[in-house]
Amino acid sequence: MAENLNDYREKDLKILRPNFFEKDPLELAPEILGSLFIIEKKTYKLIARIVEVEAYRGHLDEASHAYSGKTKRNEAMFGPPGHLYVYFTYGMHYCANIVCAPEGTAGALLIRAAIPIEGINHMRRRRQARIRRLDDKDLLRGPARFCQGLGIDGKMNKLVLSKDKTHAYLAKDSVRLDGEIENSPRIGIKKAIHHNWRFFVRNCPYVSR
DNA sequence: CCACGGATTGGCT
DNA sequence: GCCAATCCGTGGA
Repeated sequence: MAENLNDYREKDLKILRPNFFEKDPLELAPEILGSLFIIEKKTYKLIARIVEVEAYRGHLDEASHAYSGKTKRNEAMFGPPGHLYVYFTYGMHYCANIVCAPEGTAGALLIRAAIPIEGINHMRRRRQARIRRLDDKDLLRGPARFCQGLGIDGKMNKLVLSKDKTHAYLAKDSVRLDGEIENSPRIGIKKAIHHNWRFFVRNCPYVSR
């Protein structure tokens, strides 16, 4: 695993603008790994380094929510790139996707795990309200845990990722993961399990299992 | 209208 | 390893 994944240097930050996400999720996935998900609250900042994502596509992907076409629930996936698609599942959990591919084409990356970087105590408070013991490595390990730790819920569906407009955005620092990215089948699905569309940082203990 | 099960998680055996 | 929790979108009658 690359060094320095648990830290970042603010002066190296390069903000990702919405048009950066206008590409196929399979192409975007390895580029997003290692980048920082940042939410600026009024009095503090939450930063998490993404280490695991899954690509979901449109009508060619049986496991995608968009497989059968646009519905009220999944329409964010068909919207402009650089927005969030947040959905509610199992009666209690939210999961967050980064919408990609050109507008009108369904494509998204499910964020499955991240390393807490800044605002860890705020993340811990949100998560620990429900769980007894909690290791740092479990704070954001899993798609619903990621949302819980960062306070992402259905109100953030279709939110545009923009430092100026919404204070929620992605950024890259100097971390590079060349040669440290693996892929595998996606987790928790029953269809299209032959695609290796889960991407994660090799040997990273913050990745889900 | 109703039944089914889900891109999950945490606790218990 | 197993299963309950707990809504709601989706699909079939």
